[in-house]
Amino acid sequence: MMLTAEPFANPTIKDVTDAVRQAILAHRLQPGAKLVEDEVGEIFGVGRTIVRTALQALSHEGLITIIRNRGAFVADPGTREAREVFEARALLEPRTARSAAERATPADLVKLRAHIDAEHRTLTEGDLGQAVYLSGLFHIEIAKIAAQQTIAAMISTLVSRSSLIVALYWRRPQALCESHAHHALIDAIAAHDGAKAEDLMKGHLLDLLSSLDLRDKPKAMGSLRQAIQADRKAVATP
Amino acid sequence: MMLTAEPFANPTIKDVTDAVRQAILAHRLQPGAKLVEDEVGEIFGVGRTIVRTALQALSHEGLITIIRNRGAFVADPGTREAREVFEARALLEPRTARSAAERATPADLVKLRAHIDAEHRTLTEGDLGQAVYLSGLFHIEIAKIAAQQTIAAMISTLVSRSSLIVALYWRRPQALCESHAHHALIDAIAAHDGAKAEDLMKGHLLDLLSSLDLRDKPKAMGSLRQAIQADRKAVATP
DNA sequence: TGACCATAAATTGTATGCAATGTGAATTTT
DNA sequence: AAAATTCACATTGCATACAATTTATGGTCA
Repeated sequence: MMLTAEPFANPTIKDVTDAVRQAILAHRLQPGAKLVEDEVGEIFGVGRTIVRTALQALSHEGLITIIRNRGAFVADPGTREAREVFEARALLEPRTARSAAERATPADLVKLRAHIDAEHRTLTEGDLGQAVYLSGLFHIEIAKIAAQQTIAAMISTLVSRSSLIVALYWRRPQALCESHAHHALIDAIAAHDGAKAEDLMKGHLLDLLSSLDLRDKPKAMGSLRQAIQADRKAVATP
Repeated sequence: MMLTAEPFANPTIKDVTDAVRQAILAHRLQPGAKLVEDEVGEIFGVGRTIVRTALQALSHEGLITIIRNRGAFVADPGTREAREVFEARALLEPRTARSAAERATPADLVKLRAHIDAEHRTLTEGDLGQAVYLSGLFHIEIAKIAAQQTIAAMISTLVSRSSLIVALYWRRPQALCESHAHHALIDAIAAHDGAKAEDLMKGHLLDLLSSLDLRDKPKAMGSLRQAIQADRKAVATP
């Protein structure tokens, strides 16, 4: 299953939650993958109680789907949900970017630039999953700068879910589209140009959405994928 | 503690979650009140496991604050959080009202009018807590009509939190301000006038916000209230 | 009296056992 | 052989026991 390489001394619920979330966001766990409580617990050296709590938390973030008596699965959003997530982001993020531009301190800008550098680095290293993850963090960082914890929290879960959506519906061909947009955003924020930041963010989200292939119905694939995985597992562990 | 009068046959997690949420939204549980796991469990006739899960769910909705090793308390939002919640609603709800106006079916309108009737009824009966609760449901209903589950879910938690905020910061004098706004909204929706619905909702939220007394710092009252309650309990149950 | 400390009671954190449910394989029936 | 049935195994749901922590109590000393 491979969630993380290094073990924890005395893992808290937060440790487990963060590690599993990380694994999902970096696409090391595919949508639809099953998370067996005992397995996860053994990885971290904790009982099922802690695992259970962590999985519940992730289900509230929309990253995991828990089905009664069946277990927890990495969420597998359909095209409908994908569109909804980006609609919600379109309502929240542009204005938040404006606020961020109006309030950003020099320290904030340093942090943003550091983010974009890391993003660029992993991208050239070819670690696409990690790049997507960092790209998401960039948006979350902007929300934090806006000093609206409530909105930031909502954006945070939306960005996380977007990561799953990208994993499922990303259209390969155009590789590097992010960097430009993020750079431009930083410039607008640095210039405290709220209106421009708002516009850029709006456009950026539209670009992102249009870079997805949301034609209807890779829908049944959810259960199909499970079937395939179950087969692979049966073969892999004799 | 009095959460609900009628017992359940075999209470599920959802039953417990809903009952406690209801009690909070109807102001039968004050902000800051402690929810002891055993007590709640005994009320419903379930073990602590189910209660614990329910409380965690409510904490993810922002209705309950869980402090490690201390327990679960009804959330006690400060003025800062109050403002944030209404900022978030201002971003989400107006456009959602527009969508609702554009898509509303006759059946939707019937449901909305039924809501407003119930609201009006309980208000004349003097049950203020219930009226506040129904008033919140009205907003959630609109979000559902807009057919955006993701946004509707976010609005739902924001409305719930608003109920707590109203309980804490509501400025008495002006009793009936809601009805007008809700009626006007229904009319705009019935006329499929999206722009008007959006405007009305925007104004309605501003009205709501300005009807609160958010002057800084009834903040320390949280722990004080606890102290008082602890005293009352010690006296009440010898 | 009031602050301080020790001890007891209450409450939460976690693991685990047992029952209930679902899953897959083997077996029978058509 | 395909479909249906049965049965064994794996996994989750829940209550509960025990440990860790906090809270309340009572007493001591200034």
